[in-house]
Amino acid sequence: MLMDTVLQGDVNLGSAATFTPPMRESRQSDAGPLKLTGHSLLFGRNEEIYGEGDPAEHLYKVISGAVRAYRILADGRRQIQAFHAPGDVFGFEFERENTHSAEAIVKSRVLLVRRGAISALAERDNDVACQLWALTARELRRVQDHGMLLVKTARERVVSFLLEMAARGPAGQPLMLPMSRQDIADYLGLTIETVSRTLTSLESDETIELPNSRHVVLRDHAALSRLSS
Amino acid sequence: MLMDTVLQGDVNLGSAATFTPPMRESRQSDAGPLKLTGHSLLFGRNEEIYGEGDPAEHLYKVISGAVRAYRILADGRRQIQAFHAPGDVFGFEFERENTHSAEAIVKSRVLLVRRGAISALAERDNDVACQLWALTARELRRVQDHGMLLVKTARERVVSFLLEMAARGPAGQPLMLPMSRQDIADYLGLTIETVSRTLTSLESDETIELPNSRHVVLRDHAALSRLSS
DNA sequence: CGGCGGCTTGATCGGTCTCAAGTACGGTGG
DNA sequence: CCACCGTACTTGAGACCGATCAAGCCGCCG
Repeated sequence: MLMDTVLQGDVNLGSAATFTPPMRESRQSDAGPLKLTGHSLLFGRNEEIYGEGDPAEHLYKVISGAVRAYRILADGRRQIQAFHAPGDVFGFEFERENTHSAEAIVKSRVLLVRRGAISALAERDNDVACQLWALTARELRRVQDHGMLLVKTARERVVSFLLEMAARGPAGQPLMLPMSRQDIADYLGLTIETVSRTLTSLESDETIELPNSRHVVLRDHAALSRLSS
Repeated sequence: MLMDTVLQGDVNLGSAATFTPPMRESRQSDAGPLKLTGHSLLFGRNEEIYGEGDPAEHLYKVISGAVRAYRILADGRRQIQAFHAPGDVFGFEFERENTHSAEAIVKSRVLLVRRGAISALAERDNDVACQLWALTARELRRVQDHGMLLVKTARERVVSFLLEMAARGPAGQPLMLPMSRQDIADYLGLTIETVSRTLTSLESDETIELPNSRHVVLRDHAALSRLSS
């Protein structure tokens, strides 16, 4: 698909791709010559990729590593809106300025694509416009799901988070969490202590195992599904 | 703009319209002949417009009245994701089936547009595809803002809700709330009692006035802005 | 006037936060 | 290899906010 070419690699539209009729199977014909691939940059641990209020000039794609997107409330509270894994496209912004910030959680390679280039392409090529629509729709769905998390109990939120992370990586093997407890807490709208206590409690239930603080083994999937609400 | 014609009336893209280059000023040329306007239906108070799991066949626009969009968790808890006012387009769904339900809060007239017709149009006309993108992006922004609400204190949530509702209607005059306390509670992730108590408390602070349960006068905007976070 | 649904108010309970120590881990230098 | 340090994580005790349970009240409509 054209979009894939634009962003150098597969974008994995998931089920979003199944809806829109306009998404015909690969129409590479006019994709080759355009060569709109951006350049990739390496960001260190906790390095800012873009800040709230900056002019929104790019679309981003995680090549490797992990990224957090967040907003800071007036009194300093931080709300993490998303964790992005390799393959994820992020930085959808339809204001002139970013409405949130993004940072590398660990050393990460990120592809930057100029917004202007994409818009120009979308104007010309219908498939691109539809891909952008589909990607945005996918993000919308993700944010809606995240909103559902925030009305649950602490235990439900933590379990939902574990299942969400597990669904991304390969099944079976220990789940590796690149982010800190503070990151998890700010993603779930809890405190670091509550996250920690809840994980410990799940371990003593023998629902999960915690070989160390950054790894989790999901032992009882049935129980987890039940606990996620 | 073409999209406007499709949805019979203005869509009010707001600031979203300012970003995308593809959105040229009105290009009505090929809009006239297509005549893809849907038909409008009247829904009674609490009547379902569509349900979670139904095939997603339409896009909707509120002509008059008010609509709530929500999901029900496994144990019966209801999370209201959005209140839609006249002029709002809703029902963005990119799965084959609806991921949430929608009901009329009060007697409402809603325009239904067949999804297939829109997709066909988007495939042919670039402006339409970009409009769909912009509308989806706008909804994304709204849902992100709603997510921010859910990590605040009860008082902050209620105040934010009032300011959000006030921003829609005409300024100055009393704010009319079509939805029940239960609806507000489920939108804010609180209980009906907490919403009620918080409103009463704001009234005794002389920050708002409550002439009756469905009307609110915002008396001290400065205090409200301060309290909203 | 009676009844019912929606809203308010009160009393108590409990989950999560807050504040405060303690502990494990990774890195650095001796 | 070990001692030391700083950072991140865990654990504990107590306070507090919002939920829960339970009456009452108001407004609307028969």
